[in-house]
Amino acid sequence: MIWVNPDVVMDALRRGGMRVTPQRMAIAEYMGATTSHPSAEEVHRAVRERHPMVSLSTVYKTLEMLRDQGLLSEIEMGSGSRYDGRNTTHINLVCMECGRIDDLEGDFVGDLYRHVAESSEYEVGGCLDLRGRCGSCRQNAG
Amino acid sequence: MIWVNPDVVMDALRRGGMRVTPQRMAIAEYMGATTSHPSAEEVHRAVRERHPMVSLSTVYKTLEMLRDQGLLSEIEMGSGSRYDGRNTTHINLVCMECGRIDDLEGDFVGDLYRHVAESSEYEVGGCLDLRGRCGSCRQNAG
DNA sequence: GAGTATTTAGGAATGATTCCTATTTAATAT
DNA sequence: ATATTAAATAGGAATCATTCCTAAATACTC
Repeated sequence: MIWVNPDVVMDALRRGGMRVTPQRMAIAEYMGATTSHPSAEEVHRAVRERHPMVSLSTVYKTLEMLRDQGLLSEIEMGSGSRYDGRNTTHINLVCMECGRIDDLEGDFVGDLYRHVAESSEYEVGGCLDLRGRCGSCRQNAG
Repeated sequence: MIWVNPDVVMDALRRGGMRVTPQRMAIAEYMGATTSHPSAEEVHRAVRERHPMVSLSTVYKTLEMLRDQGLLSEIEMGSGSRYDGRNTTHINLVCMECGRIDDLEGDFVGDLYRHVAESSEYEVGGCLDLRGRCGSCRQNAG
């Protein structure tokens, strides 16, 4: 599995004429290290443990910038966006009940992308979200 | 293509011990007639033309209720939710640039659902969203 | 090391959605 | 039909994630 890589982020910043700041690198490092799908607030909390000076608005802007660079993807949920540092083609299974998100890889994702490219004018860019109910919510509620 | 059907909505309401109100039926009828993916605000505007008494909060609550009954689905976007009256398995192609949403049907959607059922513990319930860039945005921006 | 354009921190503003509650009304029984 | 009553509605206030604003800080260039 491939995740956001701080070196790649640094390259992308330099190539785009943007500045490499400690805040940006701290956020990129965190997103490269976590396997969860944190909200901006959660990224802020985590990054602050080591870099207490980072503000929430910087977190938002940095995550937006990384998304625009194609280095991570944003999963939009009613309760707020979640961010995904994973870089491979995969499905985000989103539990409508508890908000949990699981990744699912497989050849069929690539197949689906190919079908979309053939049968529509869309260029696939963002992530693929499928809403449902996770295993534990199914057990708890029947 | 099958869309939200007012008769089905009426049945679902009665079966669930809920009341059949003009507001609910007006909203259900509109969602059954439109092929677009309107926001709550747009539903409100449209429904008001014929039923001026309907409030925005009622629109929100009714759409939520219809979604919980599985009669329509909610597409969550950063700029607010959009509602989809379509009732078949399909992909929502969401343009990240202009917000346009197109439906795409095909056997591969069913294949994907089957793969998810086999390789995860999730029960597929909501809709399948794929973000990308639509044809006209591709042309305009290169 | 100085100059400069970019970035940041912090808080205010925004806007979609939810919450609140007095009033209205759909369904039921009389 | 009418009375009864629990559910639903209208309208506006409250909430909360996100964006916007601006003075101060700072990464890069020379």
